[in-house]
Amino acid sequence: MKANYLDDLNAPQREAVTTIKGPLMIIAGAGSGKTKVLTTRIAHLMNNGVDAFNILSLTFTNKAAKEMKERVEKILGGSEARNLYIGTFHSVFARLLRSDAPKLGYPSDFTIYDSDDAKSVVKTIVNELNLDDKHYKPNMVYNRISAAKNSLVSPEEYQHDYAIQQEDQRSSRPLIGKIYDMYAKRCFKNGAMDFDDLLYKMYVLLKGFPEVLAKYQHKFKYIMIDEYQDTNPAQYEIVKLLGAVHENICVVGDDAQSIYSFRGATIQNILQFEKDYDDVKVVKLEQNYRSTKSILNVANEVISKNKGQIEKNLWTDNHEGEKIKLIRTNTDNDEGKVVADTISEQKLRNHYDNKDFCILYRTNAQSRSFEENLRRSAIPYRIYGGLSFYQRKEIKDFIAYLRVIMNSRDEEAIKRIINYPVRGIGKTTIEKVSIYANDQNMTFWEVLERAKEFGFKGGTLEAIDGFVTMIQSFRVMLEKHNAYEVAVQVGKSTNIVKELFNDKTTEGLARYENIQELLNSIKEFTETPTEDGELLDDKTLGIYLQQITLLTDADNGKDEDSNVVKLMTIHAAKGLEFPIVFTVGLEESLFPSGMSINSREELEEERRLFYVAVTRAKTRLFLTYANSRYRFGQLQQNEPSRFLEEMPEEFIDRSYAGGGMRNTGPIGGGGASWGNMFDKKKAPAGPGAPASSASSSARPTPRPAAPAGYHVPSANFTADDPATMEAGMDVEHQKFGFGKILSLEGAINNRIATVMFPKGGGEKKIMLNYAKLMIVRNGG
DNA sequence: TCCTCTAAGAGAGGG
DNA sequence: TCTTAGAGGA
Repeated sequence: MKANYLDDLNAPQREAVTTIKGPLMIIAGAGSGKTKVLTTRIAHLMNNGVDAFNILSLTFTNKAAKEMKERVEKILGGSEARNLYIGTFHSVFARLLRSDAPKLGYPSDFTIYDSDDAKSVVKTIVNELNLDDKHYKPNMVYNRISAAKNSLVSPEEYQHDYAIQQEDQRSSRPLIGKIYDMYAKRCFKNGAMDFDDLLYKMYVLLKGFPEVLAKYQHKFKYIMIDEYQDTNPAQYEIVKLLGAVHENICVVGDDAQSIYSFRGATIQNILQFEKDYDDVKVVKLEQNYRSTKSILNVANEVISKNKGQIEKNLWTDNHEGEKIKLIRTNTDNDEGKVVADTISEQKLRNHYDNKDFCILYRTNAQSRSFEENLRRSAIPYRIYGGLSFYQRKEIKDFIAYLRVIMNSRDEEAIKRIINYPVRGIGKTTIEKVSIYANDQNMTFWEVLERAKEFGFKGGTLEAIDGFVTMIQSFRVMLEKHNAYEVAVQVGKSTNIVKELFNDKTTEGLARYENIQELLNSIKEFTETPTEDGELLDDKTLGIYLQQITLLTDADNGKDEDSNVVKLMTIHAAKGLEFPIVFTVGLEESLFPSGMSINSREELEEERRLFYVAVTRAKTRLFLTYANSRYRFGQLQQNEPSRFLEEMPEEFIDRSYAGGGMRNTGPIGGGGASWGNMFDKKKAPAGPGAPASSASSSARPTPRPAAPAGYHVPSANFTADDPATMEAGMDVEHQKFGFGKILSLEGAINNRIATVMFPKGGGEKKIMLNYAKLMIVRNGG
């Protein structure tokens, strides 16, 4: 081991690393060297005589786990690191549950249902209960069930909890508890656990079997939790149970980066940690090594608007850097163009590579205009997120075969493939089998096996028997052959591979390639020696299935270093950093999302999301927004995001954000490119435009055919000084048309007017610094 | 049972 | 705009 590993650390980092005993909370600000601290701490533990077998380190993503493993290995330089338990909550618990699942009545080779499987089960049940799935939306019901499990609420408790029942009554969905109950029983019958079960059943196991709890308490003497601000109550309780004896619990997190409450995380876990244990030591990592002062100041200022935070002061020694550039464009397409042009410009002028750029947006749907414009500019890019490899239909279908081979109880998987490829077993037949299975309390598969007894005949019976025989033959084959050989046989016997091969359409070709890739991955799996040790010593099909279910595209990381511009949601960007970041679509109702502005909690989470976006940037940050954009096929007008107002003026360059200007060229090239920045055909701007060199240029292009509700500004439109506005005045707005000022608020240099636009969508709040108003008549 | 056409609906997403 | 579910015809 490197002897001087502590020398690379600053004082608080060193303190965090060398505090070994007792509860420890590390508040790690953005870019403060969190991973370094975590990995060094593990190395330090081992250097101080702690056995690797006694260390448990839990993360949220496989990627984080992998990175941690690699870095620990680098420091330790030996094979000892292999003995550590480093993994995601889900993968570690899945592993532990494999050996103890029979205690809970599950087979040890239980199937893991991903959320698609789970939703499909919910949907089946909703239909069985003859409920309207427009009202009991499977997605919504599943989220409710998921939330219950994440809060350790059993089906019985759910149905008897007054508050929960009240809530369901109020939304007139009183039967969710019933669905939850049936769902839990169905999964159990299918020998399946969903993602939430991996936590929930782990808790049930530890709570119900003291000897199991004692075993793991003894084993995991040192526990470390990454991203603690994202833990949910189930994770919290499990950690508490496991650590109760030794209390060597180290949690790391940043409350300012808690952005996952929508999937059950409670920021309270980190805010309350100090109260959970006696003598909690708190170490704050406050020096940021990532960003310029300008970027950090903007981030700090915005996040300070949130209440109830853990006090911290994130600072940096880095130079001040450039101001953050705020860019306003007319349309979403212009936004894409400006970003693409700015990337070209920055590459040329400041010698950046493609991989130095990242475009961050709130919703995946926003990616389109950037894709198009990047493609047009011949800038290579890659979009992260969206459908993962294992979620593609052809892959899920193929995997369903493997799942059925492994676990005949897996009804979801059987239904997926029973008629794929088409073999004449249709909807009616499947429904019948379902009904028989429920009536006779048999599994779906058992009914299929005894199809003749249940009165199926003719072609249907033949088809079912053929299917059953085929699956059984795979099962027999698995006894003598490895997972890869069986998978190849599946591809042959079912004709799937041949069929896709003969499909010469683009999609067909892609599907064929995907199946080949899947087969390759299975081959690779069977041929590479395991590194997980212990329980994962064998390379069975079951283990392969578990691995891929708990794996996502993001973990693949194969293109990690490829030289392309990266596009992703802000959520997906957490933990990453880029020299140049574009945070786009900064408009009200988009960011903050219109779905999250109804409570302070929701809005604060959006603000934290904005904070995460800003703190991804190392040297340059561009913030963009558009006057109008197509959403759901309709042209939508949005006000600039409220977050833009919360930023400190002195670090912002607003010269590209003037009233109604049409930015379509590169931004921030150092001034030389002003000439081509604007569409020269445009009419001169009114006196209300800002006094930058840009002000002599344009205002929005009047649309040729104004869509209904779209206002074409009067020919003499000139914005009036916000300071002269008063309530009661009749005014004109460039887009919303004529209206009346109802009230005014805010400081004189940053006034917000509430205006009623009869033809422009009713009452609107207008920030007068951005959207200009012309006084039509002085009201009374 | 299979196939095609229409209509409704749409957030972020790890494991 | 794009995707997916369900209706209705072959």
